[in-house]
Amino acid sequence: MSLNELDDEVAALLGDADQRYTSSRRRLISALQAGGGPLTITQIVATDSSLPQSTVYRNLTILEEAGVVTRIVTSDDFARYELAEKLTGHHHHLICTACGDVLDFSLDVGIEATLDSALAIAAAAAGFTADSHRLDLLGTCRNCVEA
Amino acid sequence: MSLNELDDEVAALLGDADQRYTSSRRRLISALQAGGGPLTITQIVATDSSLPQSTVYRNLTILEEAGVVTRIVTSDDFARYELAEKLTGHHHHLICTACGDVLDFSLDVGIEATLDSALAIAAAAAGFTADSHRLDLLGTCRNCVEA
DNA sequence: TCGTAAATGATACTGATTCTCACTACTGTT
DNA sequence: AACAGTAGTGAGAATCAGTATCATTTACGA
Ligand SMILES: [Mn+2]
Ligand SMILES: [Mn+2]
Ligand SMILES: [Zn+2]
Ligand SMILES: [Zn+2]
Repeated sequence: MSLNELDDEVAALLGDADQRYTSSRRRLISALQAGGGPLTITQIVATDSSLPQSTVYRNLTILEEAGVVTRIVTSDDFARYELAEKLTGHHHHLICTACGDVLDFSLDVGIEATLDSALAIAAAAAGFTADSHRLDLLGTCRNCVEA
Repeated sequence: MSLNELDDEVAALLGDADQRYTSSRRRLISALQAGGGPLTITQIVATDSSLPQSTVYRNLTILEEAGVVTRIVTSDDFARYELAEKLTGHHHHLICTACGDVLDFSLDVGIEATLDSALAIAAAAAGFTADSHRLDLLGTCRNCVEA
């Protein structure tokens, strides 16, 4: 998705949620796009210091409700945000248990299909209505292995 | 794993970590065993009100370091704990986004094997050293669908 | 039994996140 | 262009799950 297409899609999603696409929100989207992976609030503010922390928190919540971003919870104390899969495509995360960093990766569509049908069976057996799956790999990133 | 075997295994793991298997810790293990799925601190204290909150927090941290329990992070504000996979076997979680409850489920070993090899390839491509994977299904539990 | 170290639990503290509210910016109307 | 009404902003206060403290109690080994 190009920058302009992304912008249009975000504008449409915010419109559907009766929210404006303000300049703070544009800067947030821009920071997330540039980050290339889930970012903490601290990382976002470091990327664009014109964004006050309270505005970042508030707008990320609004963007999440509008389906524009996704909140990622790992095991450290900081939430992370990334552009929603609707905008970037379905993918998964490599979570470094040493430094907390999160990297994206994707699986072959065949594997995803196999997985989805196995999950559908498991969900049905438990009377659970599944919306999505979340698959993370926990371990140590390249930087932390070298260090 | 029977209750006695569980007890022996927990004792061994705590011993390896130079920790005692005290009565508070026995009560915690018992509550987690009875819970049958990941429990919040509130749920644990509700199950066994003789356990003070500070003791629960401290001992869950110690039990986690000893490899006896696992801390589960979902999307709500409460951490959950369950017996480690070493004791219960590898499995996954159905996470209800309405009420926050977490249920266990397992996948066919064939699917797990397929998944593991796909994940190994993805990890290698990113220079990531993987320890384990975490696969959750997000959706609505039976109770919340009916309600 | 005694000395030492570990565990306990009531309480105070920390810090990421959320809330508040006076102020500013936007949008549509006359 | 001025105005009214509404949405967004941002500095600071409040919240609260989780952690640290420390005086007291308990357990282990000599
Ligand atoms: Mn997937
Ligand atoms: Mn489980
Ligand atoms: Zn790392
Ligand atoms: Zn539920």
